[in-house]
Amino acid sequence: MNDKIKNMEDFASVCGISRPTLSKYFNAPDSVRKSTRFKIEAALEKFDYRPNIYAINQNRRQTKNIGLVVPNLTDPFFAGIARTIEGLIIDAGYNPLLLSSHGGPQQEITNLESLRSIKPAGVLLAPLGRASDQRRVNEFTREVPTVLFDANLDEAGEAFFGSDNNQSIGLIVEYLCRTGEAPAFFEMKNPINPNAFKRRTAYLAAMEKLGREPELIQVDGEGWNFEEVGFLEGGKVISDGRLRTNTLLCSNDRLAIGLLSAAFEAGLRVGHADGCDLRVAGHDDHPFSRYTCPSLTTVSQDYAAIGQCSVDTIMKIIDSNEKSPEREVKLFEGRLIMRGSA
Amino acid sequence: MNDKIKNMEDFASVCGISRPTLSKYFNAPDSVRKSTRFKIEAALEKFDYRPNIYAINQNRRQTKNIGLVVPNLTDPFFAGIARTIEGLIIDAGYNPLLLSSHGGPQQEITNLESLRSIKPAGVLLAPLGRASDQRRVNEFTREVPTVLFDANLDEAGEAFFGSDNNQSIGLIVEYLCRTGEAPAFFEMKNPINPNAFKRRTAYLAAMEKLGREPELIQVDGEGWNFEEVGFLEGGKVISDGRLRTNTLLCSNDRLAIGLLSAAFEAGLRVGHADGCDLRVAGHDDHPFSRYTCPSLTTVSQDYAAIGQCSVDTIMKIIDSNEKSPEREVKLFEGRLIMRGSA
DNA sequence: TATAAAATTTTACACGCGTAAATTAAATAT
DNA sequence: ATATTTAATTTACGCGTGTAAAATTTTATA
Repeated sequence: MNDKIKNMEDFASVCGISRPTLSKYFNAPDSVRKSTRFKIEAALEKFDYRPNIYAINQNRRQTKNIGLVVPNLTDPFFAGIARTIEGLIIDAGYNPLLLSSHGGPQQEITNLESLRSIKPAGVLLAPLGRASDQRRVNEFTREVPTVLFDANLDEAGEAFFGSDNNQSIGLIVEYLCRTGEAPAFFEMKNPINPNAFKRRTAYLAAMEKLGREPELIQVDGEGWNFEEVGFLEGGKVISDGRLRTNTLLCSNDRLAIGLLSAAFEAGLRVGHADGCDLRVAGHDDHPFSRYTCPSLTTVSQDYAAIGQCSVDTIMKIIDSNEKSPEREVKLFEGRLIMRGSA
Repeated sequence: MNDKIKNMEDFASVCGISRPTLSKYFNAPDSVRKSTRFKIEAALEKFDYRPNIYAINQNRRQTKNIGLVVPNLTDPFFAGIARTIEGLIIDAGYNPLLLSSHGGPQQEITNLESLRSIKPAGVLLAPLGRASDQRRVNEFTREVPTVLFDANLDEAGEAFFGSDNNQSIGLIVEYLCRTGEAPAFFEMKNPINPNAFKRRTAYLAAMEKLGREPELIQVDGEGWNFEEVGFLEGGKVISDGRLRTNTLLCSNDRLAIGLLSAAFEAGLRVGHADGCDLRVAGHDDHPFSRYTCPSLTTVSQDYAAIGQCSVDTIMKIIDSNEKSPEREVKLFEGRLIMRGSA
């Protein structure tokens, strides 16, 4: 009673059963006879024994770990997604391991390497995109069952789930055109994320469909400091008088947040009300977009669905224990979020 | 050459040395003779062998894992801190495990339980504060070497490092009084975080010292949705005409961000320029405070120092392998960040 | 060069668990 | 009540590493 329980052997003896039976119990409580389960659970009340997770993982054919890699945890958008997906992984009976690539391809590979040594059952990866070391990411996905989300990479992983940028950009371009001047598209010249390219293309297509003249405002700027780029370059665009329309659609909300700040400093009134100088819209429904001045009109991504689908798929792959014959791709529709800025 | 290396045994034989020597090498490359190190590193080029981390951790007296628990990763402020500290942990040769409590005391305990089964060498914990299950947190810190940061809990852990709210609030109160009307203090009635209490007290003390009449504006609101509270309750305060001064000092930047949004919607001009209706200041130098409209005057916390000190201390405890005789507490000074809002 | 001391390597054992195969017990059918 | 089937348990072995103690090699000293 007062002697320390050091391992499953010890605990089995105070339970009055054999160690392997105990092992079965911990892996599936219902796989042992009810009477022995009661014995075990009674003993668990008295002694605080927990199986050694390292010994478990060393001997299991598969760990219960699922890697979750996002490009940048400092971005509350990804932090929110990560939290959602973490919950889904736990609900599925697995153990999520969250890693952020901090916007760097080297860190992204480091994360995958670090995951490899943890021997995860599967990985959910939101890659950096253009900046990713595609060769090494591909190499990884051939060794570990991986589902991509948010940003697609050519042929990497078993599946990809993301947003239908064509639909979502179409939605907001149509809205902007219907309610005022046609929008110019504000973006970085060399965007890091493949979604940015798709949104540009989607913008051009949507404008053409509506018979409007498209206008791309492509600014300099590197990396993931979108607010800073939006602020600095947006400020230049405004002060240089380069605007030929009073409506700007930004490639993402973070650019829009910076742009709004620049517009404010320039003394411009942003919004759709009478007397406003500029309309600004974004994309993503970033957590802060509700609190910008004015609040930001944008398109929300259906991340509940994207997360659920990603988790379901990796679980299916893990359970079936086989690579799916073909790479599944599914895009989810966005929803227009109308606020004050446009 | 083409036969698979399955374990350290196999790899030792292709190296031409014994397995335990190899084990020494992986734990400290310089602890083996130079000639054998070359043999090993030559073999590492040809074969891609990596020691099994689970077997390692099962047999080591101590793992190289350091737990890092923050109250809420969705808050970019904590996401930034976490990233900084992660880097420091890696530099120290350890493996950081980042967990977020998502603002919930239950999740906080779950995180600690989950860390316990990973047998970390030490833990860096930024607790929720008032909401924390103090008894269980204390229980944990008695079993695992723990250093608290950001928010203090009574007697929990080996040390605490945070900001000197007295100094930082004193700094900004003095600035606000010197440059305009004396500030009222905008905060939540029942703040979740102990820093909020300290800031309130610091505000009262600073005002008294300057011979000004303090005014607390304490609003309703629960949880971690500070922007929402600042927006909704700040909006009420403004529309109800409850303001007796044109200067508001918010307990933290996130409240200020919400308040700025409410002020904007109410048509108030915020700033220190002529013709402005309201001055607003915050505390923390939140990553977004630079891009609010107007940009937010605030106080930055010295998180480089707090992080470094926390990591250094947990390393010292781990190395000395003994609980320090007395609980160390160190507070770092904040720096005034002057921007447009006040 | 011989010898002592120090550094390195090897031997031998331990760690705490999963799991296939063999055994035993319980449930069902006759 | 007995035979048969099924479920639960136990036996026996393996997983891939760390580490103390013993053996060996290298380096330093005389």
